[in-house]
Amino acid sequence: MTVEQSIRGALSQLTNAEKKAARAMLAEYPVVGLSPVAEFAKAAGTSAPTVLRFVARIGYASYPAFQRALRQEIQESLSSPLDRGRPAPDDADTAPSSVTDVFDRIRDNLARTARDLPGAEIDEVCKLLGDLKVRCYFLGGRFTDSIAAYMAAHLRIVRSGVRRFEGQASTWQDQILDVQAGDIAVIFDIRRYQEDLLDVAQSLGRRKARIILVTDQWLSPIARHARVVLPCRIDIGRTWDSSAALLALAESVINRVTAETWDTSKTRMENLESVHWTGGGDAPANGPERRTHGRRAN
Amino acid sequence: MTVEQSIRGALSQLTNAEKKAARAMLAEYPVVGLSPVAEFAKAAGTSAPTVLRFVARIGYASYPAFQRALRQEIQESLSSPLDRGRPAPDDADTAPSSVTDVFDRIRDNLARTARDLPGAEIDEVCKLLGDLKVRCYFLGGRFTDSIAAYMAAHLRIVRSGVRRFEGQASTWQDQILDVQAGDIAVIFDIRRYQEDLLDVAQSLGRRKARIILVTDQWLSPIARHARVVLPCRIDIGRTWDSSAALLALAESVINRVTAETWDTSKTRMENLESVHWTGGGDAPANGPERRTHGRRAN
DNA sequence: TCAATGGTGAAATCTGTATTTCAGAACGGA
DNA sequence: TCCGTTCTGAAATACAGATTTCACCATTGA
Repeated sequence: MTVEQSIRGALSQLTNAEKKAARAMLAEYPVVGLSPVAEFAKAAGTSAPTVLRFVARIGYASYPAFQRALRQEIQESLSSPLDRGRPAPDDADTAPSSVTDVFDRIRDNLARTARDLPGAEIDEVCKLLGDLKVRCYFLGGRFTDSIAAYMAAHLRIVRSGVRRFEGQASTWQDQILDVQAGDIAVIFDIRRYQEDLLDVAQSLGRRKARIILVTDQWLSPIARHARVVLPCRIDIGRTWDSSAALLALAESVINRVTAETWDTSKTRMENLESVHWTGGGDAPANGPERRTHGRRAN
Repeated sequence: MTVEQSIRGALSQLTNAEKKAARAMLAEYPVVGLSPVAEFAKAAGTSAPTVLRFVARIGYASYPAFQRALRQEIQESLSSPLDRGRPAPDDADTAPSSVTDVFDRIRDNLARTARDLPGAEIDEVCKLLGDLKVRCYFLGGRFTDSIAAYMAAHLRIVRSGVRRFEGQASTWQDQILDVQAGDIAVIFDIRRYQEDLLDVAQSLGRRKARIILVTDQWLSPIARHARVVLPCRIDIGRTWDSSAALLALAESVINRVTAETWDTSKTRMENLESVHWTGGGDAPANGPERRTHGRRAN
């Protein structure tokens, strides 16, 4: 039951002055309702008490309660204007188009994520991760931990001091003991946010670690402990959310940090070459073109 | 100049706590701004004074003035039909070109990958993974193993018999002993192709396992042992390749398999619910909407 | 024409909110 | 590690808003 529906439903039993209020509300829906009572009354050409009686009549306990309902309604309907006008998440998605549709939605998420990413935050992240003197820890939730692992696997080659919180969540608290003030923690957390991750973040905060949070557009509760927050789009209208935007963000940062620390990372990568890539396969015949920097195996 | 623009414009010059306010505002635009200061502060994880300083910083004389601007904006956006499309991301404070450029290239990769993906192959993959009677093993290279882990983590919730080749490559050969004829192996391998992966694939082939290979456009040598080959675009013209297309493909398959096996996976997911998601965090207030299927933590 | 009933808004009240102040914390530079 | 600067939020304050009261007005029916 939307507020508008309650109004229309009650319209006939309202007194004259109350109808004025109702009409004003419907005319400039919903903005007048978000204004102070006095303003509402003025817009409706009536008095504040009448507006309050009107609000009570359509079923709200108080004017603030009425406004709260309106705000909630707005949030649902218009908050994310770009999200509107998309195809419903339909049921029968076994159609052959289902794969391309997911790809399209992911591409859309990437575009929005890139658009909304604050440049300064990215700069900060790259600066932090480019500081080779501090250690950086990587960690993620049930699914996003894979993204954390992916990012760590790359950065480990570029710089030293890259570590992961591994194993069961119960052992994380022990691993925190190694963390020193000023260390960096990169945490991935999207809905539904995991409580154990929040616990770790709090502990890290107490130890003065600087937290970089990669989360979704609704922000994990960890945000309040984070130095930098990077929100990504994850909704693709399916059972499972998409972490593609998180991965793309990670890859952007990886490449930028690599480029910015090229002087040191270059030699580091050359040294690791012989150690870790025991596999002999060379680049495919038509593989790398116009490549200036080094290149690693998958 | 919309309020949102003022916020993005000023974002970089805000103090830490003020940024929290800005983020909260952008996350749940514009509703938090219409709430009382205390509520706003709570949502942002900061204090009322900080919110007021934030509002002053982005150029409003008082909190009521700020709210008035928001209301006006809502009014305008609602009255103009549907053309709520926010203006171009404009120069100022959006991500620097290097990040947006990587995002653009990744989007391009996704588009090409989707275009070139043979539909029949995808159908085959979903059919294979939807067969609950056989076990499926997941495995990837140095970097792509994270993608394998990501896919396995999801499918493990949807169906039984999901396993991973874990630990050092040297122990993989032991783990192969468990594999039975007809089992499925999903292998991720992109350049530079790892020899140890090829070895495993050969062993798996000898044991009559059916291999699904996710690789790059130049095809890993594993392709000749694979029942299904899914090529993805990975080049983004940087030091490191992008696995985003692989992830997107994985997510497409995950969602489709989930939908196709919904009858059985539904109850399975419900049973696992209480077991694995000990964390108490619920979905965010405006998170899931019009979602019919279940939903899992990140 | 006159009560009786219900509707209405001006003014008083009172609740809750915005704003200011200030002490302590965090941070960055020497 | 220290010191000066900036940032931050708890508490105090000032203010604006919602709510209530009540006298007056309009309408209706006798």
